[in-house]
Amino acid sequence: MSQTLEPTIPTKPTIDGIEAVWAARWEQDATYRFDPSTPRPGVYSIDTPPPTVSGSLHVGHVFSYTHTDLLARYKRMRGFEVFYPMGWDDNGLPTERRVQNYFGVRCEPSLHHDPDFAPPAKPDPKRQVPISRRNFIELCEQLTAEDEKAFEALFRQLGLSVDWSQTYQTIDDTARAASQKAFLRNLARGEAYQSEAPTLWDVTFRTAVAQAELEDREMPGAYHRLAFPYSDGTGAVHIETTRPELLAACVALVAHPEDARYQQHFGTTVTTPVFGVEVPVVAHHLADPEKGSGIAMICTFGDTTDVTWWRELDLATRPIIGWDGRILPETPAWIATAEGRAAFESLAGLTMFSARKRMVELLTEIGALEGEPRPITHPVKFFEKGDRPLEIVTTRQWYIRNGGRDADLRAELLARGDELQWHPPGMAVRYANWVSGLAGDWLISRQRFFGVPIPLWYRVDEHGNPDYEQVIVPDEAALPVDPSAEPPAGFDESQRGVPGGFVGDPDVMDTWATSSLSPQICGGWERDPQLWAAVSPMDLRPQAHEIIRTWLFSSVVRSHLEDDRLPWSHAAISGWILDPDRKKMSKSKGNVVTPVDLLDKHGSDAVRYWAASGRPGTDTAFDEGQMKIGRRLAIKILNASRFVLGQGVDASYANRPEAVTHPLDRAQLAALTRVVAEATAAFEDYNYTRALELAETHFWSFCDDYLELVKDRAYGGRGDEAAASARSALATALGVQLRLFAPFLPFVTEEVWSWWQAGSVHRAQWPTVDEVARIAQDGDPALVDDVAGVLTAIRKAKSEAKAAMNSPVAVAVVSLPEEAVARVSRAADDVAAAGRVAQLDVLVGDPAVRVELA
RNA sequence: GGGCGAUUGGCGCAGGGGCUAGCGCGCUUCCUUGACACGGAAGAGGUCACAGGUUCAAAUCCUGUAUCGCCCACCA
Repeated sequence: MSQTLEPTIPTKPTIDGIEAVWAARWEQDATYRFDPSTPRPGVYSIDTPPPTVSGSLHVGHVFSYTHTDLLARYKRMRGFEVFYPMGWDDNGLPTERRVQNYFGVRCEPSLHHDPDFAPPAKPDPKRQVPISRRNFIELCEQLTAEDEKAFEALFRQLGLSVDWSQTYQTIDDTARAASQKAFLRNLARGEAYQSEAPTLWDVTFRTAVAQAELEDREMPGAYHRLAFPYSDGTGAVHIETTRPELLAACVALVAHPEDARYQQHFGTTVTTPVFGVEVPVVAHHLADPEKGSGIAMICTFGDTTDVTWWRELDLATRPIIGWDGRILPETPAWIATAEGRAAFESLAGLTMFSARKRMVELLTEIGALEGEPRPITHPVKFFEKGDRPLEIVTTRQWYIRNGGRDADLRAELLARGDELQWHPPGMAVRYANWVSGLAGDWLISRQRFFGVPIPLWYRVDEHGNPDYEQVIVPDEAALPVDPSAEPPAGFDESQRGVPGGFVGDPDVMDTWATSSLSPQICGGWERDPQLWAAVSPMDLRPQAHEIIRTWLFSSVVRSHLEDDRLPWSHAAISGWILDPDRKKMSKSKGNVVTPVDLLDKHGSDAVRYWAASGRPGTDTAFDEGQMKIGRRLAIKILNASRFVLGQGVDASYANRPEAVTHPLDRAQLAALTRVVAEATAAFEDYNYTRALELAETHFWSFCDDYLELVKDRAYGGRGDEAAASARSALATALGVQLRLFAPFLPFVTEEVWSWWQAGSVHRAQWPTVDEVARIAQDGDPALVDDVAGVLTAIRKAKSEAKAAMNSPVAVAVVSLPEEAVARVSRAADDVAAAGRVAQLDVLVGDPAVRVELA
């Protein structure tokens, strides 16, 4: 309880600039510091999404991070010790790209660390300086540190109740060690494995790409109709292809087993035009009789269907695409004819684009191309961060089992999805759809530099070739390791790459391989047993819906494999911000508004108010109008509080049921009791939008009607007891309402709280029904509605007479149903005072009001 | 091609069988009243996308259609 009896109210209160004041104060008082000694049941733990540190935060971040903060603040006020960390996702391609451009360097993993390295004074993008991985990572950390400072400042200004002593970076030693340790555990249990297989490949980044990183884009293409002569010389079969440049990689033609047109061809062979290679005609149910001519050319590999056919039909392997996305330089052995070999030589080294043009020329010369190519638009697979179509090349890669090839594991992971509590519930189907549609295991190796290295070495045989079967594993205590810079235990650097020695795995892990461990990384897994015991499994994963298939799913996979449980019990999925044209806001569309400007212009509480209007999972229009309303609400809270506390009300008036004797005061608190019950239920259902709406609606009627009604009485116009009742009710109602608003408007509520209460409102107890009902006693909420109705009628009469609201009324005759008359009569003194009515008659009858102005 | 969701006054949203369908913005008119003009009061404004059906009763449930958005899908 407060010791303060005399509230300290600024003469001219304002919400401008209070963000900096309270952000500093909260930091100084460690208001949001997590106490790891709390037993698990008293903890509410949040697996905060680490924002990507490349560039700047946008309005969408403000939106979704506010949602999490609303829940964090609510839970904290409910008495939970809230674990609310912040991570920075600074590991990955976007950072790597920025560092290359910013400093004019490129990573060359074979180089050794240069402790005295300084980046070029003037970066030359054409001549990037090669540097070691460690030097490269140091530059990444240097560049991201600046962004992280700016991000933190913005989040503090926004009022996120993050414990800023709990931060992590996805590239820091803790994250790298956790990521490598989890991988080694997967390896030891047989969940991680390497495989030489056709892999989706980005030719720009020259790295493998996982299924989860794909996106389809509609691209122009053209059907080319090609004649394949029968091997017995009796005619030709025609296929249509959008990729004639892959003709040299053709291994078969395929049609549907029930397609009548091709029945007589199954089991025979045809000869590829130009190259003269004999290929079989085969049957497979995936061949679509409706597409093209109904018979397709299978190449190794033009698309993922080719991979399926190649695997299931046990076809030859004839790769012609290199890692650079160009036709291989060597003419392959399977092309035997002189014409064919000459043709291939004219294609060698060309990009896919040039090779297609050349191939069309070659086909035209021998008359194998029928008619003009027929333009179409079709979906083509891209790496989501890439700008050239993916190719498929055969490479050795590391995978983690995720149910993509294993029905049992898939069923277990689907069950985890059912076990998780989704907000909103409908989001569960996106998870189920994704898991059900997995086409293979999770490919985690990437041929990049800035990332967590795969923590393995391989023995080198007597011929100097790496033996990938002989894996050398580091000791867990040695993590994190960089196999391209450090030798494994028992070897020294001179044995690198020499016969009988070792080589380091040159690859890094997919960023999701690290991000999927965010609960482990921030929760102290294998690093801080007390913390891990206090926070895991976590309560809440807040995140966006488009990364259910990546971040959410991969996190479930890791936790399921490592601990046989969900990483958290709830997932709160936020929607997107849409611009006023209902399009997703994005940088490329040039419609992103800078969040700092918004916070400066409207105030953080106002921007949070807008964010709170976006219910979980619902896309929300960017609307500065909502921020203006939020600002108005914050100012109203400031002014109404100033008024209440200026009536001789102080904290000692609160919590005194014996003083609250007037029926209107009890009725008002009874109405507030209902608001508390409903707002609490809404928050428990993760519906913070509803909780705010309830508090707000009640607050406006509190201001417009109740404050007007009790003004005169609170001033002492009708004696001390009547005044004490009003003051006690006002103190109680204000204290409750400030706490109802605290999660949404943390700055203005804290400001007002500080005028008359000790401690932070954000560590105060969330209002309870019992607490308010005890003061409201036998209050009847209907009385408030009736009285407000009468007051409105009197105001309407004045408004229609174009009179001021304070103009006196000689006589007001109100007729109401019997029960309402009974209620209104009990508060007739307040009605008469608020309406400036000299004589107020309340009668039983049909609802009507007659007002005679004085 | 499969799935999910949306469609309610000019705008943004709430309501998920039964009160005159709510709220905010905007709009109109009025009021400088001793918390607030960054204010207050009172109003106008909707046959709840369309078509069928179930029901005593449909904005609400069912079926279909249209439009929009998102997720997924084997690029011939």
